[in-house]
Amino acid sequence: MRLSTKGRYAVTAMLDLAIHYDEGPVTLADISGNQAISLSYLEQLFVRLKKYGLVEGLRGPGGGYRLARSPEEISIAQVINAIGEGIDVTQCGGSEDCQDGERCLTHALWDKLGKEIQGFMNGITLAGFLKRDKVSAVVRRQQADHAIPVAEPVLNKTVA
Amino acid sequence: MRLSTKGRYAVTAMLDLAIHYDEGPVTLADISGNQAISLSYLEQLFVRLKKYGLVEGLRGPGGGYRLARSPEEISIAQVINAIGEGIDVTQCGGSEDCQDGERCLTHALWDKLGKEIQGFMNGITLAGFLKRDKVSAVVRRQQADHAIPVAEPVLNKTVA
DNA sequence: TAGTACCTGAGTAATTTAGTAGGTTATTAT
DNA sequence: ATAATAACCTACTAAATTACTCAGGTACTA
Repeated sequence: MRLSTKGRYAVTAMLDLAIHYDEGPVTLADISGNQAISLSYLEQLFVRLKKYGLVEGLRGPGGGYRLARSPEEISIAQVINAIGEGIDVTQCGGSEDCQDGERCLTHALWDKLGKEIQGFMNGITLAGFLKRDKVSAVVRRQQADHAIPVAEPVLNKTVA
Repeated sequence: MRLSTKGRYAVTAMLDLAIHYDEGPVTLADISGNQAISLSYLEQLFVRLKKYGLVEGLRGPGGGYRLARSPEEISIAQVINAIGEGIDVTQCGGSEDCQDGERCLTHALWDKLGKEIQGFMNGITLAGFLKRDKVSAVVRRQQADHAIPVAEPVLNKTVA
């Protein structure tokens, strides 16, 4: 599981396609202009997105890319997954490098967290993301009981 | 918002501290041995964790690090946040680089996703993560209605 | 048949990640 | 006191990833 600006580029571009879903294909040049992403970098990302069956390309004049399925049927997790190839879960796949039980335990736990975040993002579709109702509802529901403030750096006043 | 192996290292190390919470401080050398993370790299991470008030260091023999608060009061989000300094939300902070409304829209949307994932991880404490009940419950609840299978690459059989 | 736009691949600068090396300072136990 | 211990600090480096560029090709449509 990986999440960085690369994922944002992909999701942003996919949202662009989702917005113009009924208006025919969108060229990468357009997206490049709209979202300030380099054209060739977009092409690299779209190779992956196409490989995962999330988009389809139409050649020739008037061509471009469009979503292979409706925005309701594409989740953020799928997009992240498509461009983030590795997923690199535990990197000690089962028995490769695990000596003591301790290490395996924490690896398993982390793996679990990754799956849960993935499950979370799986519940958010492009359509839902644009409508911004479903998502908010889900989050609100889950944060109801255990809410902890986000940490901030402690500025310890050690004035030299 | 960023999520990678670096975050896993930090969370893993923090879980190690959480496990030995009642048994006094744990040395970085121990963690380094247990989790197969280089000592100096751990030190770098713990500088951040300390700065954010998540751990406290005790010097001298018998010293080490321990959680500054109970495992119930430290969330995964706080740990990720502490080591991922940047968060680099929209990178066009408000008005810096936004020409058309389009770009600002998608940036805002992505920002929203980041906050939601953060909210999600905020609901998972170190203690809850070890107990692995709360977390599962939360996830099960949220995935109830809209479940979409994770994407897999379409192996189009173009045999050269 | 010309133009558009996808598609492919190689290469590269910048950044981040992960690790090394070498020290200093505070604390505890002898 | 002194020696051992472990946090703390600084600088450097290798590897990987990210973001981007360049230079072509291929398929499609008008």
